[in-house]
Amino acid sequence: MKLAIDHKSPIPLHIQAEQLLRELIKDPVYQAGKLLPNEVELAKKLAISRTTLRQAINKLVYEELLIRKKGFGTKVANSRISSKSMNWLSFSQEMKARGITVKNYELHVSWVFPDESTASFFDISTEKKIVKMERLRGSSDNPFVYFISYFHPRIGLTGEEDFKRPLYEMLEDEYSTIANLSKEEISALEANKFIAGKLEIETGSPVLFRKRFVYDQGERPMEYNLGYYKAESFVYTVESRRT
Amino acid sequence: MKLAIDHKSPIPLHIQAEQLLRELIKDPVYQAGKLLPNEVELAKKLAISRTTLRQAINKLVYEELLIRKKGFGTKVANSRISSKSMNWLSFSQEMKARGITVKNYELHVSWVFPDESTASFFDISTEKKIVKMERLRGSSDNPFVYFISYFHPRIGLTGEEDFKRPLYEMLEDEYSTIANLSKEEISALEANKFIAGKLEIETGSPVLFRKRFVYDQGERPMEYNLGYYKAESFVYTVESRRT
DNA sequence: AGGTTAATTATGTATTTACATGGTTTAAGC
DNA sequence: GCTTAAACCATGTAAATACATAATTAACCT
Repeated sequence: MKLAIDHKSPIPLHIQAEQLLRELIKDPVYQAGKLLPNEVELAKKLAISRTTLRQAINKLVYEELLIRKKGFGTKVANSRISSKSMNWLSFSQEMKARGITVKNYELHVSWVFPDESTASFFDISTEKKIVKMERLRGSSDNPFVYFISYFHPRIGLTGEEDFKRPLYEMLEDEYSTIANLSKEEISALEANKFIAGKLEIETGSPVLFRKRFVYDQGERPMEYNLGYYKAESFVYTVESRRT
Repeated sequence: MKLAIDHKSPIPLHIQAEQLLRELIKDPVYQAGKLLPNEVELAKKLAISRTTLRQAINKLVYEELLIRKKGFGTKVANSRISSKSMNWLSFSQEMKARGITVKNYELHVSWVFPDESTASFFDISTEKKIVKMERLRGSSDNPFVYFISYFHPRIGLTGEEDFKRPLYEMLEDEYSTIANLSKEEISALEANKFIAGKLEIETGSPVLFRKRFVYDQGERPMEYNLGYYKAESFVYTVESRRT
């Protein structure tokens, strides 16, 4: 494990420090409650200023991964939220875990101009085409979800990739792009004509709509995913624990 | 509204600045998308350093109340009602944090026989009555959620409690029952006639449905909560990180 | 011995300073 | 008139510094 900071890297020092801390605190001794090295010392060891180090620690404190106590020290927060694991399974793995065989009803890849919200998330112009993937998936007899994915041009997708492979595996293998953080928004919607057609339901019927903002190792946006789930066939579960 | 910072106050300047900003951004012109004064200028106006001001702004950016854009400026994010930390904040606290005043449209407490699924979760008989609470809540002009809560008899509720207080606070203070773990299931539903009537929408319109299984300190079931959210007015957000 | 005080430790607060970087706007050049 | 470059603007990054404060520990005095 690399426990040093690269001052020549274009990645900001506080981001590097943050990532380093995320690794560091996985160490059993810290998980067990041992205090982290104090800020002044740690900053010296990493060859960054205390200000910069604090910036990194602040993030983890905000996420409630670390707890600071004045005059005492900083340690890993004992119990943190779960929910997690399920979100990092790919769709096929997720379905497999539920005992459902996945069927791909449609798979379509194209180059399109991003709409406003997509361009804004990716922080790119709406004038430049990006790769869009559309997918209708479900169980053997029931197409219950329609996915639309947009990928950041930084990744370098050509549109000719093998999208039948598990997506994140492919992105990691072929493009060294690793999904690291995902922010999701779940809401209920009326199916429009297009979605209703795909999911074989009435226009206006409820669908569970999931927006997914996926970020890579460097916290940079990499994928924008929209999922329309047929109402009766999908339940989103979250488990959270008081900290 | 006080738009100045008291340097003699024992309250840290960055906290004062944060509070001040929270007020400031409620101003319609900022809600409408006007850029905030730039950091250097605003810091000067408040007579604090830019670093301190940034500390305050950072918090709001973290909460996604503000958006910063390099070389451009800082503005209010078009905030939807979301449920990021909803998990462990009460509804009213969460809404307050979003600057929305909570209105209780209906509040009804009764003793009822539990149905099959409730009894099964609580591991009790369907022959014994338990406390049921129904609540229609929302913003000042929009009732957007209907809650139904069942409470485990172990807690010892009489039904005469002050349910206008934040729920979990009341349970903790009066009954030493602390919510510790929550398992949630989110799905989309068609509003039935009853729910549609409460939420003032058409029967058959989509609602976001959230089941919540709440456990106490000893991992024992304590509350079973059903929430029906008006589709357009609620987004459930989940943030997860690869581990 | 026990309680009070002081020293130590590590985080908390705050400022000043400097330069980098990504957008936007303006001006120059052809 | 269009493209390109320069200037400008506001946020982003980083460091050095200084002192305040809460928690712990050690020293002290009765």
